[in-house]
Amino acid sequence: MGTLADDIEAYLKRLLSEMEQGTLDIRRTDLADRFQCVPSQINYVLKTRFTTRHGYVVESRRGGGGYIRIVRLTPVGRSQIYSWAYDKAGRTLSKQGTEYLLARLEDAGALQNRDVALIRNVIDQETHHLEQPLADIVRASLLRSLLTVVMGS
Amino acid sequence: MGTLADDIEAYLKRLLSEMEQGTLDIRRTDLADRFQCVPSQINYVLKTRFTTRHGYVVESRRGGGGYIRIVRLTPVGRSQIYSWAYDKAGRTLSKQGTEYLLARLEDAGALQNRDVALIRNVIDQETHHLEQPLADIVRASLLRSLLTVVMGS
DNA sequence: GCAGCGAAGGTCAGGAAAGGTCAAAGGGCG
DNA sequence: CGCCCTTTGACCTTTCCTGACCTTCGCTGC
Repeated sequence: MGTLADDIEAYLKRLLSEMEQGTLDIRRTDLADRFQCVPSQINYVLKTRFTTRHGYVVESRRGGGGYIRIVRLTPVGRSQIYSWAYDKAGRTLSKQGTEYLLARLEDAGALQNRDVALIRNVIDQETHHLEQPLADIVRASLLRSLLTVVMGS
Repeated sequence: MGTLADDIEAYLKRLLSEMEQGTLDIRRTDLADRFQCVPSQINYVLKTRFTTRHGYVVESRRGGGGYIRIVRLTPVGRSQIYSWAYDKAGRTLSKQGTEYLLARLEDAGALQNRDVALIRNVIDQETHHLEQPLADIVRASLLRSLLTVVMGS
């Protein structure tokens, strides 16, 4: 027995799977209409089940001719290791912590050696001039972002 | 799905791309006529889609023999767009500045639409909870890093 | 020369058509 | 009961499109 949110999620994922290019354009009102619910319910589903964390990107436009576009980043459920690393990064991350995560990701085959090197370089360049508390915060932010983009392309 | 404004925009860009020298002269009335709309709709399109921020300059003249001229600013070449954007990002970058850079990168064919969406999302997610001065710094850092990784993969 | 007319284009405010936000109410489950 | 996830509705912001009214320019007749 699923909730309404589950049904909408499943419906969207089915539509998405039928789309080549993994991109779906849809109108919020139509969707709400089909499921006989208030439009904001759609936003709830998007916010809880279609985040970058889950491997999706959502864009939208308001006004006349407005729409909601859902883009799937990875065809099959993205690797567990990604979610794990994403969570592990947290809000603040030391240099050693970063090395540890990158090593695990490479071990798991989620990242190639060159990607690891690239990421390490970039993070270093962006943080080496920062003081302690801020550096760790920026590092976490960077790692989360870089992982999302690298694994999503 | 496009709105009328989208259609007019596309039409103008197509005409523009056919012009050598990237300059297009056209009459407002003719355009309005072709798209069956009021003339001021044309001004709306020009004001929302052909600003200098979008890489265009618009001049016009009123009165008899009046016209509207759209000039496409010479785009940054694809080979240099990356370092151009990297420099432009600088150490601090506003939300608008980010949009501008992403639009230029997409125009130049350096980034696909989905990459732009992804990057925009990630940057948003990582900065929306930050205060003004810090948000701009982190944004610049993130954009530089993401560009490096995306173009380096 | 210049006043006046007609033919451009410009501005602005308002209404309509989307989608977004947020907080409160509802509902299961330990 | 208390907590977390879901659902709803009231209210907000953005975008598009139109129409009324304004400004600028060339031309023509005096």
